[in-house]
Amino acid sequence: MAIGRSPQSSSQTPDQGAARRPSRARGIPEATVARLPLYLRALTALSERSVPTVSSEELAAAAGVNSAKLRKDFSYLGSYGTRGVGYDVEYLVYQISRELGLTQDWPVVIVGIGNLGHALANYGGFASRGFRVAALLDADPAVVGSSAAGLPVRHMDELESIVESQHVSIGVITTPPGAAQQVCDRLVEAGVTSILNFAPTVLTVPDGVDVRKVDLSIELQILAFHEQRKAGDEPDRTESVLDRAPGPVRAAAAKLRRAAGGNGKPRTAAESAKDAEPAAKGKPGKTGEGELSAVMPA
Amino acid sequence: MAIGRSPQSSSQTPDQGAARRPSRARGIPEATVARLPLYLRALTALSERSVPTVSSEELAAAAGVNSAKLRKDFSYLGSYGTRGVGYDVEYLVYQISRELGLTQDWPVVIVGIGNLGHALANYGGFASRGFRVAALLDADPAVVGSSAAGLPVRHMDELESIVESQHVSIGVITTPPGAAQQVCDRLVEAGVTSILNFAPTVLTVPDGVDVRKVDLSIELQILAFHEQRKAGDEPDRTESVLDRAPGPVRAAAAKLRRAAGGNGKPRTAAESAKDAEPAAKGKPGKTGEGELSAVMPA
DNA sequence: TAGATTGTTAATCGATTAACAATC
DNA sequence: TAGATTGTTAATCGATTAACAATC
Repeated sequence: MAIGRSPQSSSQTPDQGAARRPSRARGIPEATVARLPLYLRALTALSERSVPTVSSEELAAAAGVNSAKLRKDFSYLGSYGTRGVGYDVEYLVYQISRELGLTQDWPVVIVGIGNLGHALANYGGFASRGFRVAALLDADPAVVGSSAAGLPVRHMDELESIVESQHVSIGVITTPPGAAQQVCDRLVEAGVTSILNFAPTVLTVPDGVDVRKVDLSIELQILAFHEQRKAGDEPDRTESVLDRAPGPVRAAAAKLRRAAGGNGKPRTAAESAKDAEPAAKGKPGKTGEGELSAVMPA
Repeated sequence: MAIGRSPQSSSQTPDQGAARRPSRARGIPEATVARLPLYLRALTALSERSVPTVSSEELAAAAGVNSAKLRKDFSYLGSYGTRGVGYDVEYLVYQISRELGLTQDWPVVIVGIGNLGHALANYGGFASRGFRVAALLDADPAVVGSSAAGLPVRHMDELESIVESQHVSIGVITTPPGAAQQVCDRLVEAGVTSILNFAPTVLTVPDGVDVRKVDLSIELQILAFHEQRKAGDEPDRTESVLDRAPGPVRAAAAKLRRAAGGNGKPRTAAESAKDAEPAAKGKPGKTGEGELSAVMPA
């Protein structure tokens, strides 16, 4: 399983895609970068209410973070506040926008125009943040030619020419999981260097390409974990004595399980559900495996 | 801005919702919990290929993480491997499923059936992970009564009775941002204690309620930040000398800007784009502010 | 036994936060 | 000047990772 290309970072939570590189560009920590959009949103709201200045305490409350953290975050950008007064809202909006690169236009392609692709194409927050949908792409001839959000859905074959002619550097993948890596490869080959992946697939990309991932299933599972703890703790703790048995016993048990072809345990909900699906068990590249976008519009 | 309820955690990246509490239930770090679904997905794929055992090195590669990290993560669950051999795939699938609470059924309500709500309703990964869509809800009479993914869209008025009768503890919010807090309040009031929020809104919830957030706009902005650094570093660095000027000078400049009602800077792409939108500037609760789901099906 | 691989240690790194001097 | 609030320090906490003893 040797790899010459680095797999994308990890989950939603600790660090993501870009963390592959020195982790900070010009000394700004990843954790801070990830919060800048939050601050920007809160500041934009204040700006629209024509609020001239805001204190770190107020802004932190609006963004849902600790005020010391906010001040520390801002200190990486420079000294943009005024002691005793607070921060100038408009000025800070501009500084953060500039830091995030939002003062320029970012053409984006969306690949895979199912329900999710449609939802993203219609996403109002795109344009208002400097992002522009350069093209919608799909491999399905039944989808190509239709339109979404006023844009025509074009065929995957046009990907390379679109990326080149429109200088697209950001791609959004909303395909079924089986197609994600292949689409990713084509995007990267065409020159895209940042990818937002909605398919539940670990993408492998060359150095220099950033991948961020959005995964509904993972988010729900994390919620379920905590939810489980709330209701009376240790709910259906049907832990076998073997689970905590000394090594040799467990090893022997595992060997037996392997030989028997089963695990001697009640099946998980996931396993049970699987039978109800049309997915061919034991087939790689199967369906029904957590695809947020597997359902294409009819 | 005093608050009696805690605002949700922060961005996608550092920590999320549940991190409000002791951060670990039964000693499992949040970062580990967030990776368990990744491992589970990789293991499920191996299971379907009937692979009996897997080493930490192989599994880590498949999940896109460091193998030492994976072994450390698993050590929090117990000693489920066999030295010199690796991990029994089926056994580990079961153990992680159980740890995540996926051996039980989780009824979920989705509120806000726009494009995104539709996409989620059709999400195949729901059922295969123990999650079940208990109901689709919307406030718009034009949407209520239609169906999505074979389920009828019901009116918000039914929320409370559905949550109670079906013991729903997880709610997904895919409404426009202006409705999110209100919907959240109703969900919590009805008894929901875990919320997955797709609206670009900071939700305030009582203690004991977990909120996780998925925000396309934030993800794109983080990508843009890194993208900006790739292309020749310091691209349109139109930094005014005032930006780094000593305190008194900046303070005076800020005061002037406030008095003049402008910031004396080129406008951000966000600001420019705003004019093209129908949003009423200066109005709180405005539209066009990053709503992933503001577009309801016609 | 010899090779393989886990589980754990310990060092390192990065992020968070309270506290407060600087200064508006 | 007095009150307010930033920007920074330093302590603490949590996460990552290489290395390796334990043990299959």
